[in-house]
Amino acid sequence: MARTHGSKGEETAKRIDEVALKLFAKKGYAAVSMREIALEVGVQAGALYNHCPNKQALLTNLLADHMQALLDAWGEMELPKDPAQQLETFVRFHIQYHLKRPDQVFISYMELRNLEPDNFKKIEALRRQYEAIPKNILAAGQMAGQFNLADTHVAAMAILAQLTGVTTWYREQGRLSQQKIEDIYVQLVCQSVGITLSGGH
Amino acid sequence: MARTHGSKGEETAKRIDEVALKLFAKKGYAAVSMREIALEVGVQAGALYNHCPNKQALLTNLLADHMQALLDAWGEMELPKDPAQQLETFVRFHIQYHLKRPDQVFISYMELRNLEPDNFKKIEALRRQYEAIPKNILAAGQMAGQFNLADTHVAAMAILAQLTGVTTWYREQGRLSQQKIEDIYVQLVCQSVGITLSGGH
DNA sequence: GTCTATAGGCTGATAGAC
DNA sequence: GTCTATCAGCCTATAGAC
Repeated sequence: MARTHGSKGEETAKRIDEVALKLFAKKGYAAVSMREIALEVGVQAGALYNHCPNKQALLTNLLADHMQALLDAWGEMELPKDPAQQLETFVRFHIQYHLKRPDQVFISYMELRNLEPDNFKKIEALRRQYEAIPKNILAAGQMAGQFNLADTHVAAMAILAQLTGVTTWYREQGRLSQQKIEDIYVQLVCQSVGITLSGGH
Repeated sequence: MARTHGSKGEETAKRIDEVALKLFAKKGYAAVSMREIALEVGVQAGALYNHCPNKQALLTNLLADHMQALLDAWGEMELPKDPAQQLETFVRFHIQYHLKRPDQVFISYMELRNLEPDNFKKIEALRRQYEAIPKNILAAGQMAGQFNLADTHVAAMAILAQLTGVTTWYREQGRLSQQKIEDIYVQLVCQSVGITLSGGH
């Protein structure tokens, strides 16, 4: 009884998520109607409710899946021992991951306020877990006397904002390759925490 | 014939802008109805159209007014000659101005996509004017050999994102005073561009 | 300038046939 | 699982009385 293909329903469920993500990112959750999603998926509006209980669940799942995948992806990274190198690893990871998923990133920052309280709490907890990553790296570097920071919490928030901001202006056809952008940010971030790129080679 | 008070209409027009700003910031443009604005202003929905042609104009004017006021405020600053000092002036100015007007800042970043194309172009032009300020400071510092930046454009965007990000986590009752936060950011930014705070005094 | 009333259309979500 | 049809309510914007 091996199923070699997904059923029609599984296919539809997947397409609904894809379309919802795309439209929420483009127009905003509140500005997108279930009918519009259905049209783009290629089904009637009523059929959507075979795959999700309501519009709010659609958004919540998109955000939760994104945040969980982000945390999992970081979890699979091999981490160097040196805090300065950890910081560089994080900078490159964050830029790479976020530039590959601009829509997910966008809704993660823009649509939080459209979550009902319980759903918001859930996503917020995942977000704080992710924020803890740079925070811990900075704290370690500061403890080791390698960094020069007045406040590691503020520095972590500043670095995150800085890195995530790349998604607002990056264009694939732009002046700078992604690799080059990473390099520029690694320098900026390393300088900002009070170390310089390891010279001597 | 001196009018000592504004007419009732002027008062209403002002309140409409205030209420629209507050609600757009809180719930998002698409999620706020004209009826909701009218209710909070204390008039019937139809009366709003005596003061603005439509909902879109309400948003456009709020954004344009904010951006213009921001540019004007910077224009009134006295600017030191030294690029490093200019940068510090800008950091403090940006944080101060933005923390005083969280709602305006919020809609300026969140609601751009809800602007119709012509309105978007208008606001975007103002935004680029503002972005030119840190860009020019960084270019001057780099030319003078005072800064150590791989790319002044990217650095300017990074610094702006970093500074504006303060509005997402700052709380008046929080651990850090605004003054202290400014100090932390001045250090972070000065380090990131490759200078250290001028010592020796 | 504000009111009431309304036009014309869209909304999220459900019911029941197939 | 998808369809058609529909409910009940909301939306922006306008018309005309005062």
